[in-house]
Amino acid sequence: MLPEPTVERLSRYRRILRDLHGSGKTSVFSHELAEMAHSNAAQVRRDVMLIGHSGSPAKGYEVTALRTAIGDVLDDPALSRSVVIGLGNLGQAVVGYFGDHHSRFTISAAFDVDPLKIGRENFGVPTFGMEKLEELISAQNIRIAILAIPKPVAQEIVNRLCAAGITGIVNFVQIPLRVPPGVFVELVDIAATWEKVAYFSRRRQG
Amino acid sequence: MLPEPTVERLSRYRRILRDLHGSGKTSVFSHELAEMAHSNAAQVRRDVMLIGHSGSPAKGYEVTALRTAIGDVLDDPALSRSVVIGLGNLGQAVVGYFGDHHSRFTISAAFDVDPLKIGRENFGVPTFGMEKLEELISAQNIRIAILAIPKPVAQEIVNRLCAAGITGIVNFVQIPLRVPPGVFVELVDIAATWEKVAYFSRRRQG
DNA sequence: AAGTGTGAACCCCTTCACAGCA
DNA sequence: TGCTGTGAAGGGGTTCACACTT
Repeated sequence: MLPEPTVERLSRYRRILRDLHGSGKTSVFSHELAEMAHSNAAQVRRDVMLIGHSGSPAKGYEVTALRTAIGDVLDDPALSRSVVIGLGNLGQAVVGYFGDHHSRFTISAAFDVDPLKIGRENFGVPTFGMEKLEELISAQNIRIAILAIPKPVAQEIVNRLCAAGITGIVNFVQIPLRVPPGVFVELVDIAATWEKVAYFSRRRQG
Repeated sequence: MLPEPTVERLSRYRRILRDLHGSGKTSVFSHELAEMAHSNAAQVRRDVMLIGHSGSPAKGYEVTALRTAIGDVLDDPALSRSVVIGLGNLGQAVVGYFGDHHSRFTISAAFDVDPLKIGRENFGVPTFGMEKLEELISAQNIRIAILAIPKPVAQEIVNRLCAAGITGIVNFVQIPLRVPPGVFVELVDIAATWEKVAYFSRRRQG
């Protein structure tokens, strides 16, 4: 199992490799990739090593081959679909984001309590009422959920998600969620990020 | 200077302390706070120690006092205002988010190129055209920017922001930004987060 | 008996540094 | 000469463990 930071960097490398491929570059050196990813050459080589790929001193890494190698490690078709819970500003932003970019990821459905939203499509994503949650998740074998709902109802919904077979949650709700073992939760905390930026930008000033 | 993870956790602790205060609890033990923050008691005690605060074996930490202590470390009035660049889905979500919650943070203004958006208010935040960027930032002494614009124009805007005096950027754009030394950038990468959740939720399955 | 404060140990990720290779 | 692959060193955050306190 790869370290978390490595998985994050691999994701970034891949995006850069995609752009490089688009611009016709066929190979990259570790120090080039490092510069573009705000990392360093040794780190890039180590990360590549960890996924069992290798390059050559003459050419560095082949863009296409490295992309494939990263994909082999990160991608799993069974985990490429997800549901978005909550179509407030944030939920809509996420749907819009992954609706626009036609990426590797698909949002199969969105859920909300607002009758005005239910039954409609947002960026091509159908919206259902909360009562359809379990049905759709199990029918489409969804394993990833993106949570963008108000605090008070979050834990209850999480319980239902986990019971329905969700194994990974991207959590935009600023509260500690209780999940059964085996479910991976990643918190995206914009307020905390803001505070961090404020703290360190102040310090940098000296 | 505190470690990054500590700053993030302090931010979370504080939010929990606010809720505790609201529910009338006047003191907490490290293990209680730890459980609520998905951390552990030793970590909480270490974090508290790092900000020079202390509790007592009998009562643990006083809720109000700890909140104040965290505030003393994290808060800086000069950094409580920010601008949002780009009012697409994500930018609107951020504005809506910090418009709704009347938090410690204020969004002084938003900027966009869309004439339909300029001159209006979103959640009480006035929107300007890009040409007003420098003027408003220096007039209000803004130091934090939240970047939610399309990739192709990101670097150019970042250059202008830094020149105008911005020292911290919350970056929702999935590209490596080049900034002068002294400017702190935190990348919020939803696609990478998704990939991380997918990777580790798969692994957890065993 | 139970919790805090904290030196020290631990662990894991990062970085160094250099042999090997084109 | 310049880059990769990687053992080894390094560094920094986390956890342990226990003296101290109430």
